[in-house]
Amino acid sequence: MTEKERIELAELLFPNIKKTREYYEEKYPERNLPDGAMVTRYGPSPTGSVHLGNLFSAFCDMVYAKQSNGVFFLRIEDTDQKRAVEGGIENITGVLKGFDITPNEGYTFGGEYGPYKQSERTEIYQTYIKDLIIKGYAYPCFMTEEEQNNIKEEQAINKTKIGIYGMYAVDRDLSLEEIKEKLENKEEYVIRLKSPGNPNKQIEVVDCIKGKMKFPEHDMDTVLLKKDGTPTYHFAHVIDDHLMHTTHVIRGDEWVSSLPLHIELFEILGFTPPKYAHIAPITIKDQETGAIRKLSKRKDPWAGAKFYEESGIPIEALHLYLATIANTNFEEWYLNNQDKTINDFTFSFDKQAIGGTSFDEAKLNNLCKTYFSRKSGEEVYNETLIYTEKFDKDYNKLLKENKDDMIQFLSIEKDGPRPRKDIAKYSDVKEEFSYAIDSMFEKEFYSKYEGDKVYDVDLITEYINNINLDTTNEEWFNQTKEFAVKHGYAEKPKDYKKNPDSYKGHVGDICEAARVMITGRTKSPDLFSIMKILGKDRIKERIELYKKYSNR
RNA sequence: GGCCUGUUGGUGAAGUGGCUUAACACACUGCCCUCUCAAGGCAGCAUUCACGGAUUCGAAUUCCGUACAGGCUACCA
Repeated sequence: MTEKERIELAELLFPNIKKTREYYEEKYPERNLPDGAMVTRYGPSPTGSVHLGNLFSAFCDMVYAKQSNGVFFLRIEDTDQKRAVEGGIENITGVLKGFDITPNEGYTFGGEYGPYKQSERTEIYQTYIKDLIIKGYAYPCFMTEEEQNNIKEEQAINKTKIGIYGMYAVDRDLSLEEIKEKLENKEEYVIRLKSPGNPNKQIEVVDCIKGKMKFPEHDMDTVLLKKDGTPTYHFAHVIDDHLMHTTHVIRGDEWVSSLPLHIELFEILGFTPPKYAHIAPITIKDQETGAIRKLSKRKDPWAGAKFYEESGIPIEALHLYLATIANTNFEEWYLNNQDKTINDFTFSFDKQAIGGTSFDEAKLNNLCKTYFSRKSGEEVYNETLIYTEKFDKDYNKLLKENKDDMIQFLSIEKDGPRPRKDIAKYSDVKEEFSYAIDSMFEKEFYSKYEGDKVYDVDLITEYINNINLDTTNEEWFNQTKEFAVKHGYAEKPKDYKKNPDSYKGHVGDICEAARVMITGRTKSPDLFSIMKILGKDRIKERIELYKKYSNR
């Protein structure tokens, strides 16, 4: 076909496209950003659900853009109407917001480079396709599904590469007359790339994470525009990321095999390609089969985004976990920098895992504990209030009624270099601090205490009457030891162990008895702190309660 | 079938030819500290980097094969 014929063809195919590529190039000029600023994007398709992998990639996008004073935008990739789910887009924006992953541009976030929804960009894609047809890099293909399947079957038998390329791309060299005829017969068509690639040549691509990769040049006549005039992912990606001036395409590594195509498209269109960073998928070892697989929402509760909110895992702790799988040196850094937050850490692609990252629930749990240990009692109180507001209204009410007490209890052993690490989620607070609220304690006391040991109520009553709570922890313990000795108990557990016949027990036994009566359990944070907060009157009430229980 | 990518302990991993008798963290086990728990301290946990060959004075690190895993091979993203 001559150029003149190609122009005629382009007009025939896209009579309504009046704008030119120059128009768009001018409309979306270079971004005015400081040196080194990264422009990243998250491009979900609105299939409704968001899972950890999506969240992870969006997290990376955000973090790299943020630390370089760049732009992180949200683009809805809804070129496939079949996959669209009602409310899917709202769900995505909702989840992002819930997880504190906020784009600073894009769909529902505004910006100069929109529209940020691919279904609203059809005219743009078609403008560039029209141009490609004129240049001879694209052509209409009228092959039916059946014809294509036949070719694939034949290729499978001959054990050659499967697809539409070279000699198999029969509509490549259709004459203008032939095309006109098919159009008049109302034959349906797609627009395919007329790939100039030579598969015997190698191309080398440098990925920010994976490093150098070699591929044969792309030579498939890949579909660019579908029958309905909408673009395929590949074409939309190239056009959008060029016009929106994305500098770094951060995406899942299921895309690496289409890299040669994307590079080829950028070249043909005369665009400079962005840098690519392909991130490893989050995997898990299947409990039943032992096989390594991708996270599955059906089998793994933690794959779905909702799980974290419902079970009370703090968003910030999840960010911490995402950061540790994003950059392998983050974990150690965070541990050694008690006073720093994620925002103080500089992420880099070469510290990003290359192979699949296995989801580690135990590590997440530990990270959550560390997170809570660094929060003050008041902060934990306030955050738990927000959580229970939504997921445990009854407890929320109790928390509000017992605010001052709760904050004091939550603050026990928080000072110093080794703060307690006993809660991992907001939902743990209720259980861990069951002894904190009197009205709840009564109920909990009976159901939770399962020991069969019966403690001496009179002894502990006397003990409580005798000690002074208005003192220091050290002084309190001295008093306790004195009391123990007076009643025939050893001052130190070791003494008792050496001569068990000489004593009734040791100081720890006194504490244990008091602890059970006061908290309803054999394990608790520092007993003295708890006693001090409760005060003698409430302690005595609890001893009465214990009496009732043990005589039952 | 073809084309890519990956494979270091129970887990996440550090490691870019000699400083590695393979870091660190999580998990687990034991001991210590201790009024219980949590935390913390110490110690243990891969004689070896999927396997086989090659290059080299020297390889977890380079090259070639094999196995396994994952991805792509759609008018899905």
